[in-house]
Amino acid sequence: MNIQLAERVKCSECPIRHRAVCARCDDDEIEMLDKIKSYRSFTAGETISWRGDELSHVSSVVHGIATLSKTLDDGRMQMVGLLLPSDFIGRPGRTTLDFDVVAASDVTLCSFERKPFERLLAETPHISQRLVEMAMDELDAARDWMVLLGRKTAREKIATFIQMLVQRSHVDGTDLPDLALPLTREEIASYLGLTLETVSRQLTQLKKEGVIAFSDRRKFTVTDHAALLDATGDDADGGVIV
Amino acid sequence: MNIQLAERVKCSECPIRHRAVCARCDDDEIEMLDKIKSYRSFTAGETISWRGDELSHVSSVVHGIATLSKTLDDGRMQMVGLLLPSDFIGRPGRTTLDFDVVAASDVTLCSFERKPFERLLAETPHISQRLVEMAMDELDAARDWMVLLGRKTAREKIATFIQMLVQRSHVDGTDLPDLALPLTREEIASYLGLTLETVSRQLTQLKKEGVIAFSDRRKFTVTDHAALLDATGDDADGGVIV
DNA sequence: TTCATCTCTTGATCTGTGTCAAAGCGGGCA
DNA sequence: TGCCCGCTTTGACACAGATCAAGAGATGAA
Repeated sequence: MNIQLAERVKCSECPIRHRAVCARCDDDEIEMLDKIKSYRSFTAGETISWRGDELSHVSSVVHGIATLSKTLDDGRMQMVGLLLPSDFIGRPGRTTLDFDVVAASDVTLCSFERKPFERLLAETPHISQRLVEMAMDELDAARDWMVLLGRKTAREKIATFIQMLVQRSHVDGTDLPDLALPLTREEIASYLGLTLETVSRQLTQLKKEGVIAFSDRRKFTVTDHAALLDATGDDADGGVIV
Repeated sequence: MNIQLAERVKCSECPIRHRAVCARCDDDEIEMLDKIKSYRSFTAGETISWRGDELSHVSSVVHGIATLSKTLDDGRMQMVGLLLPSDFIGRPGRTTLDFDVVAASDVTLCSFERKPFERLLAETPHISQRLVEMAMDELDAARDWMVLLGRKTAREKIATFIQMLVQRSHVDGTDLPDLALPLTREEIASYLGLTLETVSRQLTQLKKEGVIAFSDRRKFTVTDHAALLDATGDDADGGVIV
């Protein structure tokens, strides 16, 4: 992965500063963070952290996509979160996670050593507050996802997923004509509580209807935003999942 | 509901102190909390707060059961949380919730006025920290529930739900021979992403198999803990949902 | 280039759970 | 006491999505 870039980036010029932990830090605090910071890279498919591993770092995603997933005894798998650039891994006061973190694409993390980070946290209420806000946002997203998993049809799930991608790319300022579909059909299925065959069929269906168009199996454009929104099953305005 | 009790209770003698916001407060802090505190009662079926309502209070549940639920346009409903005694409603830095809060039974809340509570929070890092921990626990629970909703069979859902009830009652020290099933079949269905008919059939099935026994439609005993655990689909040890 | 491998698509069939319907409680109220 | 109404159970049937299976594209290595 792009090590040169990773090593070049400083927290003070972090591309994801607007959402990351350092969002509201002053220069002194940034300097403190810089001291305990390093960039770590993972290649697609690599496991960043196994369920139950002791965590030495807390991290922000700089680029790439990582997944959080849980597995039942018999191998059934459910993704419980998707980490896009600017998302945070790790939590104050806990040293382990109850799910696997896997790099879905090549990933670069901006990592902070856990112990000094927590000391800094204790002295810097606004970073702490920022983490609470992020946890609350995650909780909201998890609850929206519960509605999706519990009540939505396959078609609605797919539409909601695409809508979420569209929205996230707007936020991150990369509103390209072609959106990258960053996951395999199987990973999407795992996220949506479906099988890969159903995902494939529903994507084909939306393509046939002219709602989306593929330039490549992993790249697509939304050609009918209204129809897509309609297919999500959410209220026209609300139902925004971040 | 039991107003006499509600008015008699003081925070310093709060039955739920071990998990509530005041868990680690010293006497001065308890006194501060007492000043901005009141008890509020709701009768079964009453809506405590509608989605989007401005919140004047943050609260802990003292007794009774409340549900958090979300509704899609066409009326499909998904419960996204269950509040048992000692659970907390409200969040720092936000004045609205994105779901309805409904009293499933008669409910008493220990409520704090939001604004003074937030001022207190700013000055009292350990209460703030306690809230972060609670948010993290909720997030863990939400993620376990995502696995349930996305991957488990109806039978596993029911078994997991009962297992959760058993565990929660242990924690709260009310390990009675008969557990109260605090919700209607419809509410259970809403929590588990099922229909009420399926819930009824699965409960009947577990009864037939001798896993649980009913003394009343709303009261039951687990007669075969091993079989119940086995039916949850979780690992023998892990998979604890709180 | 060709082969091997992985991902995706499409078809045929099966099945768990939803839907629709009717009847059985059981508690509260007149 | 008896009726009513909300909750629950049970049955018959339908269907969305899972499962099983085959083959078509891609991608990358030799």
